[in-house]
Amino acid sequence: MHVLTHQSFPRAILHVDGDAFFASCEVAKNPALRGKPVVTGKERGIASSMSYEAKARGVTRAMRLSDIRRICPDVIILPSDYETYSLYSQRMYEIVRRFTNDIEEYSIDECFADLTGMRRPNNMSYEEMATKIKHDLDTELGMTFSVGLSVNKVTAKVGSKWKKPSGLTIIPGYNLHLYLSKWPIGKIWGIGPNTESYLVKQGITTSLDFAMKTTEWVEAHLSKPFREIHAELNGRFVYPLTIGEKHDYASISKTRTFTPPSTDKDVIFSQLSKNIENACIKLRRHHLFTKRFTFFLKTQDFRYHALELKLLQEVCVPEKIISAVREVWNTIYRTGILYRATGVTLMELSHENVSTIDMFGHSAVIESVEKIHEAVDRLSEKYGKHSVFLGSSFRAMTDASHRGSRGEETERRSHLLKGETRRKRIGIPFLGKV
DNA sequence: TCTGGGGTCCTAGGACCC
DNA sequence: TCTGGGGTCCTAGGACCC
Repeated sequence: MHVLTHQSFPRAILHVDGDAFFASCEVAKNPALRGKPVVTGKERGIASSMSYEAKARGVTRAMRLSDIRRICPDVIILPSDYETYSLYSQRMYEIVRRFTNDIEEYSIDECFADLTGMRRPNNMSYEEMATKIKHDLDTELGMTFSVGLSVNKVTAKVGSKWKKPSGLTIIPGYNLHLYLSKWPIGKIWGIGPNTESYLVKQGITTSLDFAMKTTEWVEAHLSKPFREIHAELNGRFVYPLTIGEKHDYASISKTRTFTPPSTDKDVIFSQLSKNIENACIKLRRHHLFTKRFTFFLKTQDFRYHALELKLLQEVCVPEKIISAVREVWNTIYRTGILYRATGVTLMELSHENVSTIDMFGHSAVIESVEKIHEAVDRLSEKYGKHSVFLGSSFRAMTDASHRGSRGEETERRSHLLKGETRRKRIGIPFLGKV
């Protein structure tokens, strides 16, 4: 007996991808930049996005800014401006939403849309819709987009990547094999370097090679995500769209690399403390609580030493987390080892503080600590981010040689400290046990 | 790709229970 | 006391994405 778990007629799934999105937003914001090599990521010291003019000059992702200036002296390097990028992102979603409400806001520069069933309401063919969406995006936002239209998310992504920049590729189910035969398996969404090299060893080099394998073979050799990709490459609709705004997090993490790497226990601890503080700020911004977390120290040779801990109670402030880390610190930290980064991930996030009041009044203590942090969040809004921080993060906030790398922000800050908009720096003494 | 930061999902294997 | 079988929960870690 067959059970229909999804519509059996072909879907019309659209994938929209902004070309060199961050750099393009900068150009849209400042038309004087048009036609010039533009790179974003100044604050990180490496390129995070580059215009096609910059790409043509040999600039690649994650390239160091010093190298970029050498190969492209007239480059314009800008700091990331996520507020602006988010605004353009919202406008992108809104334009696509004119044609259907079934939109997945996949990332800041990408979205999926399910156009199935929208031909009559829009009085257009799917091809006309895709063409009109691309046209409206390009003209209204002042940058180009690459668009793919096919029968599911995986193949729609092949379409949007097929011709970049400013491509529009329609891959109907009956033509799928023509595209897949020319598409290396490693370029398929969800096939990473590991799986790619495994498949190539099995003699599978094109996406069509993989699609042609039997379900039995895939079941026997690969895990669930790859079985799903295999089904989509055969034209089936497996991955549903996640409709609506992305609000709820499964986890929140903060990681920071510091330069130079250090063996100093206090330096490393305060780096971690700062990450925990920042993660909790984000937690509170989303009105969330955490009950479990992992933290790690990353060594200079890129090894991770991690530990997962459970809290007795949901919290939205860093003190309990930091004191829990302090208790187990010696099982993780080794003297004499060079560390380059620390990080924390908060998990088991919930919207309310569901824990019951315990007999020892700990909840009352936590509530008063939360009140302090509420006030701190307000101060931060008023005087700027990170103007107030925990005593345990002090080294990380003040020790210039260990601040999150790159001299440029340090420079900017020192100007601020001298100038009129002087920021108040208030250390809160560590509230847990020392 | 000599390596930045923020996420999600899946699996294997151990602990524990009946 | 040993043995067999089966289920669930948890955790570490892998793999992948933008």
